[in-house]
Amino acid sequence: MNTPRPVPILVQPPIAVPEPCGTCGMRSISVCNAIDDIHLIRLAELANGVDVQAGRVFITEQDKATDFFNITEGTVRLFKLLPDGRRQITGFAGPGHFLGLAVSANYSFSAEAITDVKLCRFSRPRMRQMLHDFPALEETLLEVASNDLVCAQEQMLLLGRKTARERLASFLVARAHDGVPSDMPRTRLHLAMTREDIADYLGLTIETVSRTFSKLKADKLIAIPSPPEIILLNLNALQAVAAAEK
Amino acid sequence: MNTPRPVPILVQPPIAVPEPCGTCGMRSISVCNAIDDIHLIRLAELANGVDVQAGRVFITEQDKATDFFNITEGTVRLFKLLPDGRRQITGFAGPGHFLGLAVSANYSFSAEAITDVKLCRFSRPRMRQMLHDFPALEETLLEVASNDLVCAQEQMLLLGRKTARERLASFLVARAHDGVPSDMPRTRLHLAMTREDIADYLGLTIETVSRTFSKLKADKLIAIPSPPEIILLNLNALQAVAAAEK
DNA sequence: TTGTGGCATTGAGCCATGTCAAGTTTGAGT
DNA sequence: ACTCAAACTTGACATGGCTCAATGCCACAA
Repeated sequence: MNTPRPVPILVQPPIAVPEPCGTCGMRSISVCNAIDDIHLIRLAELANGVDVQAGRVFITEQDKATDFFNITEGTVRLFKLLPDGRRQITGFAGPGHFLGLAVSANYSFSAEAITDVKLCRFSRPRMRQMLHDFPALEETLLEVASNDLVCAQEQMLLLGRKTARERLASFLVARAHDGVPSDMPRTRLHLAMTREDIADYLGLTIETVSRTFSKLKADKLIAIPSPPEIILLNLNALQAVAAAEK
Repeated sequence: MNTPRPVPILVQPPIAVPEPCGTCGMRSISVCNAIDDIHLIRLAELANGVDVQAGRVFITEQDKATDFFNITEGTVRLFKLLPDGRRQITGFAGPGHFLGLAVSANYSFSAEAITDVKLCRFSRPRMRQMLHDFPALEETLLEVASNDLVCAQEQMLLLGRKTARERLASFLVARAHDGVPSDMPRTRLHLAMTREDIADYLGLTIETVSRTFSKLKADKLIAIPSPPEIILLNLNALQAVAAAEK
């Protein structure tokens, strides 16, 4: 099932910050950054490193919400299903993303690894205690939740009111800015997700996604050397389309 | 880094809880409930009762986010606009709703009173201080944000994947459960919002909303004595349609 | 080299929803 | 009671995106 990382040692406390949190390269961009070095050992006790194979569902909607997750490597799709199989992807999550906020006792969405994924798992009850003891952590989580909420509202605008072309442009622009400084957007994308994922994220069908990519290509806004590679030839124009300007 | 818990007061606590928060009928269902009676005076100092006329926009997207709001009376629409006027309503907010969570320094949505509205306004910087001093308040806010997030994800599923009929059914079922104990859903609705609001909330046009209402009426799932009055004749069937069962 | 299976692309036709255009109902004001 | 404007409903038609189906493009295994 899961593969625990090295567990805190039994003898002398380590000189530096304890494993695994102390050396976690993702700490600087994750919620864990809210915790001081001196208290990091408490976090490390809670943290449970897990590897998830590509294609594995590790959060299932309606299941008891037992854990929080923090992604350290790979990409994940978050989604909801209708009984007949229609799927809405509510977001993609990469390194640094925090998952598992839920009001009720059960998860309200599913999560599936797109690539092989490494993540940190925290038991919810123990995490709650941490939140209680470290208001700064709670504050960070509130920021994360607020941020997710803003993204969700933006996505509602996209799903409710934008055309297929505008949706694709919005998607590409968002990917260009994802995880890089905002003044240095990417111009070459390696999409981890398939056309079907994109379709289910944008409320379209595979065919419409494919056709719309072809149109953007014909309009010289993008180039597709070979999927999943996409080059943004004119980011400004794409941004204009995404924002529905003109 | 981390914050001491609430500081004891300097003088004798007042006999009763101070105005206006002490007598606020909405306190029991709002975030303010996270604050003890004895500290409520600090909240009252921050709170600023405001009346907003129907039709008034009191939060404008992109404006500097100076305040938080807590609605005590009336109904509000929250929305985002595209440059050409296309509108997506991201939610309706009634008594007890908390508004203004934002990541950036600016609001990411607009808010407009549908009916005459009474609300409590809190300055953001001073509210931040309160959050710092009262972790319980921060916790409550995190719950609010998580809850909003769950709703937003549900709405993405609706906007991305549901048919017009399923959207309307979902909307009606949600209104039936809004603000009442979950085992006692309403069966008679007084909708505060117009067909246009409903359309902009569900990602449809007025005409489709109207036609779909008519079909639901023909199918004996609802009755419309006269808008904005709607009677839910068969809530179970509506729920089945909303969930896309069968 | 030749399958084989998973994606992705493209075409043809259709349909749910949008658009445009009348009408109808409602309610507030006089 | 009448008027007017705003909200709602309904019909006829248009269309963007969906469905169904064929084809193309790899990577990989035998």
